[in-house]
Amino acid sequence: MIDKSQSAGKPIKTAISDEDGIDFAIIELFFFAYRDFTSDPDQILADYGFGRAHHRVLHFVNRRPGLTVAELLDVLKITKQSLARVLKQLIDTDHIVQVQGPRDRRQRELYPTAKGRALALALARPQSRRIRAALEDSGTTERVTIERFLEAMVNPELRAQIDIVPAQTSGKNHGDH
Amino acid sequence: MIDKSQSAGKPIKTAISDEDGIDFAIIELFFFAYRDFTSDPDQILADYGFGRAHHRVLHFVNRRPGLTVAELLDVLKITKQSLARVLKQLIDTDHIVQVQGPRDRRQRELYPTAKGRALALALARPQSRRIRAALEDSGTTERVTIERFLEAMVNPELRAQIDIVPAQTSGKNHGDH
DNA sequence: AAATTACGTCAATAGTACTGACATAATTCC
DNA sequence: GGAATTATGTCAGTACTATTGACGTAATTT
Repeated sequence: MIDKSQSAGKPIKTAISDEDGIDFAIIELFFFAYRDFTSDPDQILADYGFGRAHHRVLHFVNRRPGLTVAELLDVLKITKQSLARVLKQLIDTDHIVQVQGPRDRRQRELYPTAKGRALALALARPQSRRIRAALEDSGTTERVTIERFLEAMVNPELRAQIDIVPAQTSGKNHGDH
Repeated sequence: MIDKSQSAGKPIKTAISDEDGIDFAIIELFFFAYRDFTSDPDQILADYGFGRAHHRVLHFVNRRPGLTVAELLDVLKITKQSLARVLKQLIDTDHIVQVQGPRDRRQRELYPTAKGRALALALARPQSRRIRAALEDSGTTERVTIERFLEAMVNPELRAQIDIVPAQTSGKNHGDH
């Protein structure tokens, strides 16, 4: 079964390192961190028969109530067809409602219901707890450092999406805090 | 189509905020950051007909050459069946080779070939570039702050996985393996 | 010799995503 | 007013990653 007979290349026994100045340390940390970060809500979602896609939709509808389907697609960077099933389920289970657009009646504004709001909070709670613990554990008083780093990781053209968010977050919108 | 006729809850029009002290700012940044972070290698992988799963396997085999299938499953936290197809493809395309375990001949040690090493580097390069740019853009001289934060985001029981990594990264491991 | 372990494989299924095509209603353009 | 465009919904077909459960084989341990 272990073929390797003829054409196979020889095994390289040395670990990949910082050749070419590649930052494997943070690459790997990012992977582990995101994996565990998403595992928190995944457990709750399983009880509802929902997946990560439902979470993302629910999150953004709660963050930006009244956004349209097109805007949601743009934020999530997925296709209409991918959103369709997930959104339908959230509407059928009364987590999200559609309201006809006031100016443009073709548009459907998406709003959370009380039920949808509650679920969004329940999902975010363990994640927020993890973040708070991480900020404490890592002894970081400068939360801004992390925020700025993460924001800088996002494609520049897409950073606008982040700023369209309510308030007092990235320190870019001049609201109170 | 916009039903809302009877039982549907009423739309909530206010954005979710920092109710309950929930840290939506970082939650959202983490989502966007990871999304764009993975989009870099995704483009390259598409040329090979590979997906993210292939990337992860390739990454860890390069990081810890000689790890066994069981160890790999443990790091990735997926099932044997999920790994099977992906690993088979990487072996068939001569990116990874299996070597019979020296002590225990049931084990298959996994090693990258020159081809597999090259691909791993090619995939990591844009990610590392993005990280470097983010560190610069965010004006963070203290790279350690970010590293500590990300590590603290990982489940404590699972932090061991990170430390088993080659060297000079987290400064926690004593000697090679 | 029996039990356990490491690995591989098969079958069946699910969740999330994709592309492309088409339909409908509403708005905008000429 | 009629034509083009836009916003949304839906259908068909496909792909990738993942799941659980079962079974087989070879090697090691008890």
